[in-house]
Amino acid sequence: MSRDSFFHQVYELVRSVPPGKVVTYGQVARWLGKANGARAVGWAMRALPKGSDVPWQRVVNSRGELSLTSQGKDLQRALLESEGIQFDDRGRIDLHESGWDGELPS
DNA sequence: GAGATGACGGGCT
DNA sequence: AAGCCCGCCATCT
Repeated sequence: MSRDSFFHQVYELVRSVPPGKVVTYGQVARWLGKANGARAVGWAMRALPKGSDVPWQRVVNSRGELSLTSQGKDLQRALLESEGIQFDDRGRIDLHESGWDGELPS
C-alpha cells in the first residue's frame, strides 16, 4: 500500500525527531529494518519537495557531517543552528551530544 | 529486465 | 588523517 511505501515510512520517522536532535541515515534505515539501506534513506530525503513538513535537516551522515552539496549544507547548517545544534570547528555535529536515540527528551 | 544514480556506511590503503 | 573502493537499498531511464 502506498502508505507503507519506503519513503512514507522514512518521512514519518524523520517527523518524529525532536528539534535540537539529529539522526543518521543508517540509523533511520535500521529502524525500518534495512540495516544497510542508508542510501535508500538518502534517496527519500533527496526526493522531498521543498514545502515538505519533514525536518530533513535533522538527518545527517554517520560522521555527524552534512552530506549535501554546498548550497544544501549552508541551509541545513543554518536550520540546525537555529534549533540549538552545535557544530565544531570542522562543521561537524557531536552525535553523542545531539544524536537522537529514539527516546523522547525529558 | 538491465544498467546507472545517489543527501550512505564501513573497511582498506 | 584523507582518499578510494565495494556493498546495500530504492528509484529512474
